[in-house]
Amino acid sequence: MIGNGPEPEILSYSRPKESDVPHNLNEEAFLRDYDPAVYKRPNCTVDTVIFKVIDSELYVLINKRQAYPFKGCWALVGGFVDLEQDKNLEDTARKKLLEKTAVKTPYLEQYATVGNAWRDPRGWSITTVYFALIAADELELEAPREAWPTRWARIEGAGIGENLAFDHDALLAGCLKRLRDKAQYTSLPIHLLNGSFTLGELQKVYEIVLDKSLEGKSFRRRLLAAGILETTGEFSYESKRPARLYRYKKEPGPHVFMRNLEGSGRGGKNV
Amino acid sequence: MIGNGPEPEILSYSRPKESDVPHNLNEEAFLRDYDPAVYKRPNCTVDTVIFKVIDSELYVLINKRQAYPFKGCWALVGGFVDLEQDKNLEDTARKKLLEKTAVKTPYLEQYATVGNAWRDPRGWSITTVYFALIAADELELEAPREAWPTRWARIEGAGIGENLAFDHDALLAGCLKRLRDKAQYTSLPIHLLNGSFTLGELQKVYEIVLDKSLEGKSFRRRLLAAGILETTGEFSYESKRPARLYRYKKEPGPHVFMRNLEGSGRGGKNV
DNA sequence: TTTTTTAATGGCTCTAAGCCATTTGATAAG
DNA sequence: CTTATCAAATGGCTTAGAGCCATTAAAAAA
Repeated sequence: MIGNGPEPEILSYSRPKESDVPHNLNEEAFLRDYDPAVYKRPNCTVDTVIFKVIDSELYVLINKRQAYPFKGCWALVGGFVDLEQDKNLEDTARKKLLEKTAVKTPYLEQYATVGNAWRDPRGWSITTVYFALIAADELELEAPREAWPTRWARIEGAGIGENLAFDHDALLAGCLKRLRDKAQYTSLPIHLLNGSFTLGELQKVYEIVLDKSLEGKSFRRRLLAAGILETTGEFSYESKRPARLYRYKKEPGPHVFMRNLEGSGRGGKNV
Repeated sequence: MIGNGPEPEILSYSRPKESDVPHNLNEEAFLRDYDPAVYKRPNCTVDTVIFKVIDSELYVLINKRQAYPFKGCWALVGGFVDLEQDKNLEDTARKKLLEKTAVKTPYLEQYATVGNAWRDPRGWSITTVYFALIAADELELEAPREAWPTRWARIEGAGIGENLAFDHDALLAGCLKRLRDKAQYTSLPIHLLNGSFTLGELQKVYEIVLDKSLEGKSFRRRLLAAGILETTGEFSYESKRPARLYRYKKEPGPHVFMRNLEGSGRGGKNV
């Protein structure tokens, strides 16, 4: 489903039989004469909120704008949709993400699209916002490929402690809320880990995202019952008692639990 | 939150102090000389899947295309974003919806945005898809305001029994899935009713959307415990025993229940 | 050997869903 | 007038899964 995990966009569509469509024979001629300049079109961009856990805290990747408008301001990772290079919107998101992080296979989900006349001083513009989860131990960018700076900004509350270019503060806040909402009832945060991990480590990641501590017994029961993990047979000896290591069984999308975590502000409330 | 109910888009953003932004003083000059024609831009449209319950079945509004491409084919309600008239994307959706249905205040939610090089034969195009819920007893369009036909198509399974223009089949299927998913854990389907209604009527609407029968006791308990309904004091005498009438307490967004309806194919599965 | 620390389990309560029989209040049929 | 019928509404159970908290387990540190 669109907007709920990485997956190919719709690749084909079908048309009714020609005989059912009046004047369809003229469509070819119409397209030959089609002038793309007749309507004014908005600027179209893609912005991605890239989340990562570093030292038990949640971070977002931002970079300094090197061009007008908002030159010199910090902004989300993103850019214009390139009609020549990009086949679809997700291509744009992945391209920019790869440029900044060298991560090829993040969890990538479409969050929403904001389009209006005032968000960009250049005029009517549309941005489709994605968010990505990348694993803590993912390879960092070896050397900065670009001259302008990129950095991880720590999440505090509903955002980072500073203003971003355009409406990016609000876009970030929205993605953060979506991530936290989904952590209440899906296995989404698992994508912030890679390879094998202990249940303790996974619980810690949930706690970092949700910014509250969870009850260990419930957490283990919930995740083991979901059947989305498998033991590697190995153990982690990082802490006192050795802990069993698990890996994520690759699934087409996040697991959805039957119940929300309680006392969370989700149940009984409005979205 | 964007994409989860009708609400205003972000209205303002803030910038860092000018002193913190290098060369910011030149931004005005940059904007004065800005040439919007330097980048190629995609076509931008908004399509809306309008749902309504008629005679105990779920329907979508479609209309026949009067222009190329796909002239004469049935398609979702939608059209180009008009940079002069529309202040934002939701404006476009509401304008088109009002044109076709005369309904001013539907439940309107952004579903997703699809943008790629192949969905429109005219080339790279982006469509932002909304879905709307309108009440069964909502005023129908008095007289057809337009020459080309519009009709309600019955939902069967994952769509209607015929092909639509462009990728509209897939867009419809996606919205339908979203609606059904949300019916499992939110009060969303309540927007398919208006004014006062009995719990039996509300349950029927859920059953139509979910295409399965629900257990009466659980349904009543769930909805009454949610605290989103209030009694009108009136009774409905439509069936044998009089039934208490309720109205929906207007809330900022749909109520989210702590648990999903069971045996639904949602719990324990992937989105 | 004892203490400390984290992993993992046992066993309870509690909430809300499923299930199904029963009661209630009206109309329809005899 | 009495009885049958039917949907509305309730009672009272079982069940799944979350919260809570004490206990046991396995290792390192003291």
